[in-house]
Amino acid sequence: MVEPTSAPRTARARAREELTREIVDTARAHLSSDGAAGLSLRAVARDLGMVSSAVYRYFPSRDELLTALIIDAYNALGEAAEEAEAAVKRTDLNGRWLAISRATRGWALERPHEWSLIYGSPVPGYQAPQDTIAPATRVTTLLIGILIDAHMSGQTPTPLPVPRAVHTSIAPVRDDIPTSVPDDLIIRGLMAWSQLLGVISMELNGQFHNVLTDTDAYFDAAMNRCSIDLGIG
Amino acid sequence: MVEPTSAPRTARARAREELTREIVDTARAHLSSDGAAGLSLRAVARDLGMVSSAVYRYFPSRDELLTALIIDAYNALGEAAEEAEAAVKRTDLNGRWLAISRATRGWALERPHEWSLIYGSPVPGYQAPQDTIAPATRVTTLLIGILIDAHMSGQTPTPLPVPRAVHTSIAPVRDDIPTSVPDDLIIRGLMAWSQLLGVISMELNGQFHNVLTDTDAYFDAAMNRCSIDLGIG
DNA sequence: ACAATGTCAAGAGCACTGCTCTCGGTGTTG
DNA sequence: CAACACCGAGAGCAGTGCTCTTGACATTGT
Repeated sequence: MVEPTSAPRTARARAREELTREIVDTARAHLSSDGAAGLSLRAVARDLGMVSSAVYRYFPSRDELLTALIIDAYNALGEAAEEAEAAVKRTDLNGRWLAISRATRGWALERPHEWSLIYGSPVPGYQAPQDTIAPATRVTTLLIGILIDAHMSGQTPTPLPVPRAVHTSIAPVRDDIPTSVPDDLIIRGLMAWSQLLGVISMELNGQFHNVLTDTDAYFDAAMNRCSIDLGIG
Repeated sequence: MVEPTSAPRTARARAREELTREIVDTARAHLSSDGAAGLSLRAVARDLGMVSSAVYRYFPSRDELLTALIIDAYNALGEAAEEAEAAVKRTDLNGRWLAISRATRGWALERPHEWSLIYGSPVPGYQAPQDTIAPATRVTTLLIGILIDAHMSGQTPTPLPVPRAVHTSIAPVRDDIPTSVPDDLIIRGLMAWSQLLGVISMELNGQFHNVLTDTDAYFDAAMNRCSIDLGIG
């Protein structure tokens, strides 16, 4: 028997899917304007013309809704970064790094609350479920790609010594990187990544107030220095 | 007539001061265990055996209480960093940087919620008042001191070029630094600072999960590389 | 020394939240 | 066509920040 449940399925299932999407969409709208703490299930329900208890048919708790938004955010950021990188020649390692970092910052500045949701302080009492780890790695996967290509092209910097404890500490990332890539380059990549996250978070949190007047210029300069440190400048 | 209001003042004023301190203390306890979002004025009042409305005699709103906690946190962190640096010989620039960064990280790991309050995503709808900016600069002042001493000692790295836009952008910090210190060194200092904040925030937010097994070792390695970049390694 | 003034804790109440449960209607399916 | 699963609505619980009023107390000016 051929399964007839492939395309539209039952009308109810279709309605359910659609309503689920609508809930997530209006929730994201509320999130964008009021932040995660201000996200109210009741307000979302009100916007959709339904009663609050009805929403619980679709998301068993507020945290589940947040999880959906987190996955969405990771994917949106990942897509933005992937698109930006795709527009650059693959041999232009510096350009790829700049494209990714600029796209990441741009996305963060456009959607500060969604950024906070994924890279900011964790929501109290919220524990990220397994579903989030896959989309969360989309941007870092791009960076690892640059690292590998940099190593392949042979233009890597002269490695600094890496302590034994650090060598064993980075074992988890080693699984996704050829063993020929030296520890030193991985450390540099990690530091570039934390530099990127740090600068963006500082800018969003107002840490550059009374420090920098032109955060755009500083960001580019900082990212360029990361490129130099990676040997792709 | 000699003013008798110098030492204990009136009994009422004394009681008020004491109660204010008690409120802040129990609020900090709640903050440590439940985070900023879970800080409930009513719960604090309950712990103190008073009714919620009474607390409003001392703090006109929940945000005012948060502000008091923020100032406290900045001061506590600043004091921890200052103490750690004071234990190192002033000529040991690398040691001073390591002491400050380790103390900062240690403080953050001990009080993650207080760290989030000052360096994490801003509390929605909360605007930091002027009272917070002075205590907020205590740690960065130490770093600027290292930068200046590094320049004085003449062991600064060969400067990379600094774009004109970045030169004008860092004008605010220039006011606290002798003009002889090159722009390049200031940029390096800013990047070290954002590296420190970035690594700590990533660790607290679980961003190193499935990436690093020994965050202690990585932290030291990263901070050492910052030292090298600053020319004090 | 006493009355006027200011401060205080307490309580009730408003509007809001997340979440649970029950009820009656409806789509889906054996 | 009947049994079943699902769904929206509503009431209700416990909690929140915050406001207002009330009555008691301390402080102060005369």
